[in-house]
Amino acid sequence: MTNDPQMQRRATSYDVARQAGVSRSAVSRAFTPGASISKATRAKVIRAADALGYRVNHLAKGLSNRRSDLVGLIVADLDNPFRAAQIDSLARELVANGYRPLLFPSDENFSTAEIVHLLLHYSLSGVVVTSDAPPTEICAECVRNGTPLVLVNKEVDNAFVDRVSVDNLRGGRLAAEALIDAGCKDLVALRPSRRSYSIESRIRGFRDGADDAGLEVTMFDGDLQTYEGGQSTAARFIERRRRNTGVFCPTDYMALGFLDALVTEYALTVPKDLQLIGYDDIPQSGWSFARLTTISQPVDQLASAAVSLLIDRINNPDADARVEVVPVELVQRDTTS
Amino acid sequence: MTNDPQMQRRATSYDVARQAGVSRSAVSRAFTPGASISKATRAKVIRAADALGYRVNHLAKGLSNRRSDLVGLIVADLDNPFRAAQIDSLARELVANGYRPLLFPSDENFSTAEIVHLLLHYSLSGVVVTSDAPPTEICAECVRNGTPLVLVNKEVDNAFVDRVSVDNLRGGRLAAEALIDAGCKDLVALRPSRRSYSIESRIRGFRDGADDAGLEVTMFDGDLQTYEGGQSTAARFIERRRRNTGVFCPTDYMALGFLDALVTEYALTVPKDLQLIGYDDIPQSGWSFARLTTISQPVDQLASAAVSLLIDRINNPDADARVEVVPVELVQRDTTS
DNA sequence: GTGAAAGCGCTAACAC
DNA sequence: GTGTTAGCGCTTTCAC
Repeated sequence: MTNDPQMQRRATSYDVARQAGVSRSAVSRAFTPGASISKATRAKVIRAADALGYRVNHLAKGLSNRRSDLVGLIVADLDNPFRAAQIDSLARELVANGYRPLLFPSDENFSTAEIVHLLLHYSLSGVVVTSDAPPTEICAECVRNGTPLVLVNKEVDNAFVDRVSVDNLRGGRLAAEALIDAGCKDLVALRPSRRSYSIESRIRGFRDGADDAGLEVTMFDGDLQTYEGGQSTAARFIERRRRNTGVFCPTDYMALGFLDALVTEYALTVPKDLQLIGYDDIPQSGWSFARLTTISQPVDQLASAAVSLLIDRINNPDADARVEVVPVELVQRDTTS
Repeated sequence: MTNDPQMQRRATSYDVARQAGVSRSAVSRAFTPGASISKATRAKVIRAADALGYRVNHLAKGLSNRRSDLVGLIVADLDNPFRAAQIDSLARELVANGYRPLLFPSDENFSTAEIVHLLLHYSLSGVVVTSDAPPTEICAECVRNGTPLVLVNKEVDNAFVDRVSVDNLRGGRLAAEALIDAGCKDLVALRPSRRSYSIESRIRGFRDGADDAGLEVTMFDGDLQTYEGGQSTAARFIERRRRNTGVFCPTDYMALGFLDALVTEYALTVPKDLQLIGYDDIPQSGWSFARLTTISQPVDQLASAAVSLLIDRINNPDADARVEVVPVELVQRDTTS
């Protein structure tokens, strides 16, 4: 019973082994489910460990096992409630599967590429990217490094990386059909200034749907993909008054700003003066002031698909890359009739 | 130039040393800013490292240094935009200071206490808690374990733990003063069912403010501290019609549900029929439909204070615990006159 | 300035 | 079942 007054150090497996009168391997085995160790020894070890306040150091364990349970989680635009929900869901799913999410917000000053670079120093089990798709070279770097990488909702042409995505094309098409069913003859798609592959796909789907009904789609250049962007777009849009207009906005966050400005500041009545449909189904879209019709993305399904893709990749590093597509659904509310 | 076809392993400092014709220590020094190494050697090492795609393994480095740069970040209610902003800010601040945030969402099934327990296995540099305050024993466990702990916006009676908090008392008082200035004679405070120390403080501050003006405060039991909770509270509140009523709701998230229901479903006019003030200043409070007067918490200041508290603790483990209080501010919008 | 050697805390063969 | 030995990848005295 060494009792140094200075002894601040955490107890190690060595300390426990001494205390319990066994070897360090015994200690290790005591904490490894399914290891071959007698009940008696395990009990002795556990007792000593408790007394010493010992807990296995997972980082050291990882070093020894050549595998950490850390997963990088790269995210942008956390102010968008959709991203917040997505991160929440991903983090939970990772934790539920024994992984520890390392959160990295990306932005203009700190690009996804730089972050991936950083992360490669941590011998991670994997990386999940929900922000901008990293450039091809970065993806290649991960592969070269042997770090599993999963892209969420990023359709890039890096055919060699796993990704999971919502069915954007179909979502866009659903939006078009909903507006057409509601009697719209004049179809408009808002195109935010900062685009992405998934925004483009949604719009493409929308056009496809319109095409099939023999309708044209007018493109209207929107501003930022945020509430404020929606608002300022509305200010410009207001000049363009037509009858039976149906607007598709590829992000709820932006759609809400658009709607709010239209109703509150320009006194339009929705769906009478104009019909509107969004995408994402963020919580705010269900709020009374909005009741926005939208296309819902199943955030939880997206997350669990992403994590299972990651796990598969970890277990089978050399398998071919897969693309998982999760379904979307129309949520009919009051901005369409 | 060993060229095993199977060689999937990441290059180690050993490989680099061999390649560069130096020792492993030289490699280590080459990557340690300010280490004593000649320019020539460093150059040789860097070249070899680049060729091999070598990157120092920070986890191993941490093991050797007995310090990881990992910080646990425990958060609840990420659906509340305030929490999302808080996490975003904290994560950025941590990363900016060279730490890596390990994100753990807490909820009913996975309590803050359990998570702290989990985290203690990772020899973290520290833990930041923004969810419920962990029980005293857990805090004590951290201290015993030598893991720095910072509580954000949690005023608990654990005098021995560092914490940073917004000036809730003053915020509540500001709210009362604003309503009184706006002519309210009938003051009401909504008290959400799931309370917390900081909610209580806000309400206490509100009462103090009312007291000073010689006014009573009527307590109204609210439902959940969410948008939906606010909505359902409104449904019950609607029966209680008085003149010149001013309502204080200690969370914007809830206040917005309350307001939205009042206006959209019960056709009240704000601030004519009733004045309302919230707390947090989440982005949605500035949206046109709401224009909610509120008390703003400086999220970034909160985050940087938390991180600097953490860093101080890391550098000086035996210092006395500190409490940092950041100021609040009234944001006057359209729900008060 | 540089290398040898010991060690961070743990696990995984391998013998017994 | 259990202990011994040899690492995991890195840093850091300590001599030179």
